[in-house]
Amino acid sequence: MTITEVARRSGLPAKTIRYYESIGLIRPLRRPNGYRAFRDGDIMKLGFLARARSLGFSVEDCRALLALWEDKGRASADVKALASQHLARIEAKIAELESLHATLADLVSACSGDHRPDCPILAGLAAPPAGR
Amino acid sequence: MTITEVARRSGLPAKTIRYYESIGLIRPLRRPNGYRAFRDGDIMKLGFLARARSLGFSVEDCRALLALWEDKGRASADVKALASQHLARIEAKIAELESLHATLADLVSACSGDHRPDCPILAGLAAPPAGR
DNA sequence: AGATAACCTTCCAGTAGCGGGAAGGTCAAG
DNA sequence: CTTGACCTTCCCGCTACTGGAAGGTTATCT
Repeated sequence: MTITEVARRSGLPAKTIRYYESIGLIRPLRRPNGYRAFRDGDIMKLGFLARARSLGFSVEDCRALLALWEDKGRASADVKALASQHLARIEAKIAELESLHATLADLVSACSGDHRPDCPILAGLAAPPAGR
Repeated sequence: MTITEVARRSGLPAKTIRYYESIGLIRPLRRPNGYRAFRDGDIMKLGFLARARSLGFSVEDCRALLALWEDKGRASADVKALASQHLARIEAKIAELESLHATLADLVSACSGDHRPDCPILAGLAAPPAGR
């Protein structure tokens, strides 16, 4: 199985697959000519990585998740702990973005958006954040 | 005004202030000994930058906003356009994170999180995203 | 005068997670 | 035997800084 074929199947760019090998997430075999030879197990891992990454896990979290996946003696508590921490980070990020959104939406709605220079958005940025 | 003093007033680390100078956002004067000499205008700009960055604007957006702020002949429409685009990016990001959150929360709540190896989280990552 | 500490300077390297592109080897088809 | 489509490694670039090394300047203390 060549890298292009694996890229098509896993949905990951070939560049990303090479990168994952370079940081030790996968270890595909090599053909005599130096080309990578992927086995089914590699493809499963790459699919796992693609899905974990698409859920926003960091590459290091993915490494840990992959190790747990391979470890038949794992405790599901360890997986849940990783996922819960990530969930908490997502919640914090959403809260942060919603706060930005509220402030910015106020400023935008207050701006007439015409040819004149007066602008509440710039005024808001120019002034120290007043109590509200 | 030394950089440490400006850092204290603007809330930005000295490192960041040097970085902003290096990319041309500010141009503080220099004393004969080579030390930066900040004027009130520099401090205002840095405060502006700190607030714009804290609202999540990219540094390049900040450069454009700063230019508009300095341009007394600006059209507020230009400012509003920048801010609206940023608002849209924030909304898209929130939607993306909420989608991740929903999926991940489902998986986490389905996991018993004990000493046993069975884990719906890993199962969800191992399997292709089923239709739902 | 000398020492010490607290400033200041520049420059280099590293972070996350790749993407772009150069330079070069390999292989199947025509 | 050449073309073209693969494959390889390697290095730079991206964002927005942060840390740290190496070294100059200034004020204070003895």
